[in-house]
Amino acid sequence: MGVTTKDLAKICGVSRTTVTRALYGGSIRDDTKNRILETARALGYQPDLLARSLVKGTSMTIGVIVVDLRNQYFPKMLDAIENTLKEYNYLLNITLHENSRETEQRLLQELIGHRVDGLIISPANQDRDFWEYLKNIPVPVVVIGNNLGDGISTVGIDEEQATSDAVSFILGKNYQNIVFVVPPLSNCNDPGNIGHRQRVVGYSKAMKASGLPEQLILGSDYIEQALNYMKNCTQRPAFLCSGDTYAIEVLSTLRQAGFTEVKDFGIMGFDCIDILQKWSPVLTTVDNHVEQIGRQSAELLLELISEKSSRKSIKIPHNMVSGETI
Amino acid sequence: MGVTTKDLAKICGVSRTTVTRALYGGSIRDDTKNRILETARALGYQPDLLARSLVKGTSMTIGVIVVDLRNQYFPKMLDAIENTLKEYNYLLNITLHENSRETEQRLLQELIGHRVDGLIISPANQDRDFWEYLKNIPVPVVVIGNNLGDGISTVGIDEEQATSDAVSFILGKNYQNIVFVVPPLSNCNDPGNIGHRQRVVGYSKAMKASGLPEQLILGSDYIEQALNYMKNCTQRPAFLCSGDTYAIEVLSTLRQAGFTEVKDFGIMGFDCIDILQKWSPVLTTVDNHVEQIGRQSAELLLELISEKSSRKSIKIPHNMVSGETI
DNA sequence: TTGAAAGCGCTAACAA
DNA sequence: TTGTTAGCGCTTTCAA
Repeated sequence: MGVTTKDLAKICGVSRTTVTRALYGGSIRDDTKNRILETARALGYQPDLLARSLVKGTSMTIGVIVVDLRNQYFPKMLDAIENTLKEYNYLLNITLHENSRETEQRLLQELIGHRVDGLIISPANQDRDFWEYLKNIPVPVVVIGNNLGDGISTVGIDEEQATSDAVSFILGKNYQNIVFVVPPLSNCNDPGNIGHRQRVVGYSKAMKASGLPEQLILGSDYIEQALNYMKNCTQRPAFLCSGDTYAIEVLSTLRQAGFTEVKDFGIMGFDCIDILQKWSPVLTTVDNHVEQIGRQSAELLLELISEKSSRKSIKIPHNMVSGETI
Repeated sequence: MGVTTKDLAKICGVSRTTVTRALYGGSIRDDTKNRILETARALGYQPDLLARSLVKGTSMTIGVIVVDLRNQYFPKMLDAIENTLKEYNYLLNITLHENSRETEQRLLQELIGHRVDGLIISPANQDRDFWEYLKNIPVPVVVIGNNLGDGISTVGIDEEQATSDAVSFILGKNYQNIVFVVPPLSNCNDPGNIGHRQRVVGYSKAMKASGLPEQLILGSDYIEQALNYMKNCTQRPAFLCSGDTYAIEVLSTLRQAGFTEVKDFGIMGFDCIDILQKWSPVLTTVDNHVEQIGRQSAELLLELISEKSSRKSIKIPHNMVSGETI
């Protein structure tokens, strides 16, 4: 393909070792160094990073596995990850499991095979076996989330607590009828990922604590379900949605059906998607600081790689964003 | 690190070649094959893809360089690219130049150094030198865009035509006063990327053709500029914004200032961001079919890599999306 | 200051 | 059917 150190060595009449020294330091006479650098530049020498990785045992590449990039959530996170890692000259291998456990496994294998120096995962898998598998992976791993068991480094908000807080927030706004809307992620009928499950738990606890009946809307037909609920309920409901995009869809549908937010119903989302904060009505939502999750998971991973710290879990703060829909 | 073919060879008492044959085919006795596969599985053998790449001369990795992931635009595109490439077992190295020419150059070098098999770029650089540089890169490149000169493969909508069409569309809705809003991408004062420049040209041509005066709003203070314009103009204006997110901000600001869309002004965006099509008012916009751009650029790149086709440019169709804001 | 040699883990050509 | 050898491009001892 391109020019190699071997070529440079031959042309300059020196050994490959000398070429290396010219390029990356080591004791060498100035004129030989200059001569080599000169021809290197002239011939457009580019080091083969694969070869270097092979011998150094580090690829300067981080693998990332998330579900997809359709929502604003992961792109924002990845943006932060990329920008953090770039400072340390790491490259990012981004892959999408699309909620398929098999795909996730395959991608994991492939990334490991490519000798990534570390992994950041928002997993599709969530059974015991998988956690065990993750723990035994030969490279450091950071999982996006929290409370996933010992031995796994995580970064994320406390989903359970955040949801409880959201319920309290809504209660504080004089709603007695709180419905939690948790559609399946992606286009599969799965209950969704771990974070969303934890949110259900948080919702459940908070409702029990306040003695109110729990109302869950699951399934991909959540929009119709919400509309039906709205039509038939006797008391002004608040729909807490496990994602801003869902909240938008529900809100828009209810409006079209002639209902008005705040007056007839309340609605709240999760994620704090930028663009919705500039739209009216401003969506009330939970800000889970996704860029911070991105940045910190990247930083934690780097620490794990350089063994500056060992496995740990970082909890990112969350906060309620008062909009105009509750 | 992990187990290697060498280890397997020693353990099974065969040569490394035999191990390879067991793993990937070649004439081999069934029982030796099984024995090898068995121990390979037992020991969790994972091929070192870097080593393989080194000898095969192909890394099964595609490099992508885009500005950032903050908008919905590139994430959607990347989602499509990833899903296309995944079918062919390619991995994706995604990097962000953030509108810095230097960063872009650095990333380009680095990706090439990592021996990516191909590149997809939405460039920050746009001068002659850069195109020449791109042409001489040792791997196939697909650039997102159109009409960038000979010898460069491109995939994208005809930005100029799309903008002209948008102007016509607006004229058809009885606006005589069309302002084009083109904020700088990212947080730099740059005029923006090539596509946006081409849009300006398209706007210009269409306005000239209809004998109307051109009104451009540039700069990062476009929101205030738009508001000022609104306050001082005598004829109902239509703001054509070179991106849905900008349109949203302008719209929301104008509303807050007491103006009403359609009645007092019209507004139209670019990109057709999903979530905005579900919100009310539905934003009138130009759909540039970004998933299609993603998929086709990935496919074209694969063709270039396998030399099934040579350099070419693919034009993706665009279309106007009638919303409620014009 | 310079060079020779070995090796990272893999594949491929050629022998046996 | 199996093994030997060489080499991808680089780094890293160790010796000169």
